[in-house]
Amino acid sequence: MSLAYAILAVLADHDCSGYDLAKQFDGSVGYFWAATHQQIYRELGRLEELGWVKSDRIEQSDRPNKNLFAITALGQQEMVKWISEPTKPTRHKEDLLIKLFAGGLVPAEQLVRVLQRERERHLQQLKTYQAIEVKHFPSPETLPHPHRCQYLTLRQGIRNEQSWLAWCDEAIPCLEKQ
Amino acid sequence: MSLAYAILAVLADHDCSGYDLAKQFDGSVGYFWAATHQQIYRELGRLEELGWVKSDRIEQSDRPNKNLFAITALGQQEMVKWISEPTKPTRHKEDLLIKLFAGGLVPAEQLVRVLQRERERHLQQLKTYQAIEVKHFPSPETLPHPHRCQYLTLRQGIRNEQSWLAWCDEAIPCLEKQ
DNA sequence: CAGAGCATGTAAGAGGTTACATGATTAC
DNA sequence: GTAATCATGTAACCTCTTACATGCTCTG
Repeated sequence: MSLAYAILAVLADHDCSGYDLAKQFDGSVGYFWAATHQQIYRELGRLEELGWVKSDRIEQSDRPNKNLFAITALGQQEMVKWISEPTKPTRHKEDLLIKLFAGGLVPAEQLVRVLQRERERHLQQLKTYQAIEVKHFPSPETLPHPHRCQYLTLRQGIRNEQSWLAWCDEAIPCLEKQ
Repeated sequence: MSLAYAILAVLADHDCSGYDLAKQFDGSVGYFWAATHQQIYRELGRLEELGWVKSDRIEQSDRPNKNLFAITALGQQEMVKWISEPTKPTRHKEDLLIKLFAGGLVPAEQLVRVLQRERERHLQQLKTYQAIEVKHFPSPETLPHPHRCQYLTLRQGIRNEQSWLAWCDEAIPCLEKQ
């Protein structure tokens, strides 16, 4: 169900084709809700049936035609309703922690290598986020409400990556000095 | 596929019935890999077919009989192999961040209430983790390798909750002073 | 003229959720 | 005697992933 709201959240910001949405889910929203284009097209069909979004066929001469989707008044209403409903606790899924949990099966050095790879990934992701912060949110104090909200989602991403890095820097020495 | 490895990770630590596993997935491993008992029973069936686990029927007079599952040598081998394979990046799914992303649709005060509820949840989860830390890992320096690994998964959980709390404490005032 | 990007889709299969079902024992 | 715990399962349904498919335009 949440995918529907993730799509609405993007459309609340600006109209999109399915293709545009898929790209957004490959960055920005995709950082906290992943979806493939197949999921998106299916969900858009459902949302249109429900009347939460509507589409307009845009004829293009230079490119393939496209369906431009927009959120409807009903869709906005449903989004607002959902925001106030209790938020479902996230069910975390971290392959890395499964590996660590079973880490007793392999030598510490091997785990250290696994963690170093992970550390590198989080470092790159942090850099990506920080580049977005510098480029798109140079003065957060002056942001209007809607953009301030989006800025805060980015801040969460940044803090999350920093937290992973700090943990890696605790875990790697801990495994090394055995 | 990862569910299989999550089950193996638990069985690598100690033999379990399906029921025991389901309870573990309701705490400990469940903190980073959620699964219901139905998923677990189905997966155990598959794993037994593959020969990665084996089961023994335990007849009990006071309670229902149970199947006690144990990891096989092949299962251990597969687990070790998987640990060294590249770790799939986690696809995050955070309902809360969808809500914030679309936060422009509702007044800031309403979002603040949503965040305060979330903050409370993370605070409770942190307390749960810290209680486990105090009770089960009073002196982490002296832990043998396998338990040290499990301890580090707990440390990740703690840091993650702390990071969410710190973010809430940034986001709430940011929304309030508009 | 090859490859990347635009734009949309089908189909099959794996993974996950929810509801229903059974039946015994133990604790209050 | 009512609820919780132990213990295992079926069935239906929804969601997600992966692979395959088409065809056009623009860029180098």
